[in-house]
Amino acid sequence: MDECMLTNKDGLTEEEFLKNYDADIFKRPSVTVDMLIFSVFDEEVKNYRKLPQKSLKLLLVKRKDHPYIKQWALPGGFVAINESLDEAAKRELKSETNIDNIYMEQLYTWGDVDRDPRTRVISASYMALVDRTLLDIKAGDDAEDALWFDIKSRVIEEKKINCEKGYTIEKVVDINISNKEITLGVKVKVIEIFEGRVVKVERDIIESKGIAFDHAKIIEYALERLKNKIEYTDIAFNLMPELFTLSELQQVYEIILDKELLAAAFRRKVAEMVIETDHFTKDAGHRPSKFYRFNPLWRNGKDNL
Amino acid sequence: MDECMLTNKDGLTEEEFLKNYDADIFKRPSVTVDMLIFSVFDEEVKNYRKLPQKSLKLLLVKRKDHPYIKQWALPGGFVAINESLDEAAKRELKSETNIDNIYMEQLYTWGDVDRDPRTRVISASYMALVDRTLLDIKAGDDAEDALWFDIKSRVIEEKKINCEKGYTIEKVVDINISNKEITLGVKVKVIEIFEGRVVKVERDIIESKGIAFDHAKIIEYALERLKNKIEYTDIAFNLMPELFTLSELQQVYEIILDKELLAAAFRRKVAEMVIETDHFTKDAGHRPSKFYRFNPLWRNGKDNL
DNA sequence: TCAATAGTGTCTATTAGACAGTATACC
DNA sequence: GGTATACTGTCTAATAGACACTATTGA
Repeated sequence: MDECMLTNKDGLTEEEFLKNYDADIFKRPSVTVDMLIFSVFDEEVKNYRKLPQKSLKLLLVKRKDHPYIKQWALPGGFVAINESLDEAAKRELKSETNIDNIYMEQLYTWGDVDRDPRTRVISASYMALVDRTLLDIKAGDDAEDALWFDIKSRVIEEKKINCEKGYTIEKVVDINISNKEITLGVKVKVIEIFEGRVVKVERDIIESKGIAFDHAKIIEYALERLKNKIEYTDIAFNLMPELFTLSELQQVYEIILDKELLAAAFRRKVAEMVIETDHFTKDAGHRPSKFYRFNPLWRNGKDNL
Repeated sequence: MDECMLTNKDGLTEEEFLKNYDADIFKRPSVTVDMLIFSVFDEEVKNYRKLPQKSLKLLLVKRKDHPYIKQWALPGGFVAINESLDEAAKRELKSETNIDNIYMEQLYTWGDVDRDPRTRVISASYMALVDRTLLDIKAGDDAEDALWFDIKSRVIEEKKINCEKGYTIEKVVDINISNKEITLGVKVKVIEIFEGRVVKVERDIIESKGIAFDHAKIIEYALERLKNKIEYTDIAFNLMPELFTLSELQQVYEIILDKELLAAAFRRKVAEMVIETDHFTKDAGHRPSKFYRFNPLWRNGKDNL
């Protein structure tokens, strides 16, 4: 029997059912996407011998309307009724950076009831990583309303509370978001509850100076994910230009992981992921460094194929 | 200046703006949660000496109405306008299993335009892991419309396609979903595209006999996540009863990872996560096995505290 | 006694951390 | 020459895989 001929308790076939379906019996939330667009820039150097320091950047836009007018928010917007979540995310990415086809992944979907004072908004967050050399100079530079901010997170407080069923770890994460003129301050309390086997994580915003909505939470979450994933995937290469030195690559790992790495071990770790070239840095004031490129085939050893 | 006194381009304060805000200028999608509720049951034994085999179970509900009437779907439902995503997921979990406070995590949010023939539906999927001994016998057993299915996935085809920019790996994953009476068949093609540095993953349903909507995709995704997370977290313990033997624990790892493990290495790996007790299995037809319980403090070595 | 599982000891291969030591440009 | 970075060699500690070996029960 053809399955579309099945009838339901009201005796309707699927075709009849769909014709009569009232999509508005439930009040619907709005759905948005929020983009976390990260890149890495070089800082200026004072000492001709020193390497330029790298810094992790996040793109934020200044809100022109209520709510949170004149505060800074993650770029994003409403998902249209006829586009998929991924399409909406790609559209936002393109409109902010003018680049297609860069690394992007869905992070988490934020669904608290009172996230937005206008109306109920559920927001899917996506993280994108961009090589600075692909960036249109225009994007976020002359446009007053979209700017790249330095971003640095640090755990400033950490405590453990034992109770009968298990224990709880509370961390206060301070995130410094700044550029030459503007400094935004964010503190997020991350509470991990271990009750027997059940683990829950909660995030509460303690301070959110200049950051709109609950975006402080989302930024904290994204930084944690980035830290995790850089350890066991190759996503860091999405932040690198076509040619890079291993020292530069190491610097990118270091600013994201927020700790110093030993060069010997680092080089061993990334050896298979890169291909050496014949090019070297020059005018460096010290020994030149070999340029490498990403080896797209490095996973071959890991695959079953 | 108080920030709520700022005015926008129309000269409105935040209060005035919110009063006039029309939440319906954009057509809104519906939002649902879909629950992947996993558990592990013992199979029956024929040989008195043999240990009962474990099998991974997934709870599915039979659809009573169009669309996909009489097919099997993940339990779930619409998110009410005044409840958060997590609350909706907990509510569904409670209504299906009658248990609170079990392990639950958000997996992924599915946002394709044509996921549901009725209307645009975006669905956040959550995975929950339940110890069988906590399960109400009622839930999913006498209720004809909610049943536990054995679930087993296997890669039945794997190929690699090289192109100039990189390569693509296509896997066909066959998922067998069955119980004593019913066998549902699912095949999902997972396409991983490596183009330079950019990685994309696509999932296409090749076959979905008896499974409603795009739930075949979601199930495949969840099984992969479960496989990954069991290796580097302690989520497996959420599937274990209060007291268990290390052999049982190993079996659970084996059915989820779908490969055999060596006892010596496995015991080393979990040694810190368990606490031994004075109790032993009996009437086993072979050497008795010590019971262990979960050690909620095992992470202490790993924490900074 | 023996079938089947429980549990341990140890050898090996691999990997990450530590750190000393060598190399090489430019001012 | 001196400074700052580039790069390598090797010792060590920690960990995972392999596998042989011993232990213990009920029928």
